[in-house]
Amino acid sequence: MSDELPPWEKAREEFVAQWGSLGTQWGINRTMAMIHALLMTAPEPMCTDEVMEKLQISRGNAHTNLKDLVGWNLVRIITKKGDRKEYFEAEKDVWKIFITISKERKRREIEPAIRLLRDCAAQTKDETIGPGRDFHQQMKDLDEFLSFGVKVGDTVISMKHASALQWAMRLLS
Amino acid sequence: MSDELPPWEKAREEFVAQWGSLGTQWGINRTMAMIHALLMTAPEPMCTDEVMEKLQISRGNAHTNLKDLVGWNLVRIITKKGDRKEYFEAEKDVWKIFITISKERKRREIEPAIRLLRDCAAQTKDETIGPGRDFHQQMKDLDEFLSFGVKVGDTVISMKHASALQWAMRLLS
DNA sequence: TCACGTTTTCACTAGAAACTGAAAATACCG
DNA sequence: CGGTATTTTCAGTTTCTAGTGAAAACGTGA
Repeated sequence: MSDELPPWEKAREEFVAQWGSLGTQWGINRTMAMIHALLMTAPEPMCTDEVMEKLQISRGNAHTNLKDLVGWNLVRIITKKGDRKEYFEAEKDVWKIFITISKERKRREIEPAIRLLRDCAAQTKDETIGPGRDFHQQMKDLDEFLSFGVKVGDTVISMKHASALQWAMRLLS
Repeated sequence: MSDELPPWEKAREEFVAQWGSLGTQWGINRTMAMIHALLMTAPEPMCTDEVMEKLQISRGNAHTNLKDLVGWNLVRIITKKGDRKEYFEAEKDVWKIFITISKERKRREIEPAIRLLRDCAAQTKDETIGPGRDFHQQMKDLDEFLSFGVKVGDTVISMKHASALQWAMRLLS
């Protein structure tokens, strides 16, 4: 029924399936992770129907997850002239993927946490003794740590891959 | 019915609740995140019943999540002499929390990914042209990036807080 | 404007994950 | 031992998330 797969496609299918499982552990949904894996290893941009076909998923599912990936800036939409379908292409450069994910996670996960910590610290700034003071201090410690992490992160993601590499090498030596 | 809460407990309750929501975005379950928040801000170790009471959750739920937190090395069990209940105490030092979480995530999330990438690369090591070669290269790139990241991470988490801070400051300046 | 190819939405369903409460197991004490 | 305090397990239930498929909306070219 189906043609024989080239050998590398075999490995690719394993990669896609397993990356999907790994994704769930990261709190990313399986389909999104699989689509991302599929596109990262696609020789050419793919359209919705191709993705549906390869992963055996519904149009709605394919559509939503493709658009979510676009929202994460991990995938971009390509249009071909004389064809009104949308094609999707993933960023393949590892360093760029890393930067993109870091930025998004900072925005979605770290910054809200920092806001919460500052809010809680502010509410208890007058506590000067006992458990109230300890709580205040704990909020400040967490805030300081995360904020500092963000600063370091910002510096790293503003670097070119080569500079970051060089800097990291220095740490290791 | 209930006594007035000290003002700092008000902030604490907000912290616990919100940390729970944030946790879900991280892919951590709400209850676990809330218990962790509760214990991180607890003046004294707490027993299961206190946790149940504070968070209004069942014994089973409290129990499983407390034990999971112990499994993550974020919480330890304390026993008091003359009392056969178990009490739970969270690590409060931010740097130690960071190291603990980093180690666990490396083990649970990064290392399996690296194994997958190596496997897929190995399967395609003979591909020398076209899409097969590109796939192989992509696997190697991802592997190399993650492995390098692990190396850097290992170096950082082996540092004392002060040294890490000093090192990071140098980066920022 | 209509017809057609395509994208988007959404009510519904399936499946997974979290939670409950109570029974069973365990540990300790006299 | 027997009694009691505590922990652990787990079948059943609820809640949430992901996924489906078809209808609606959109957009373009004739």
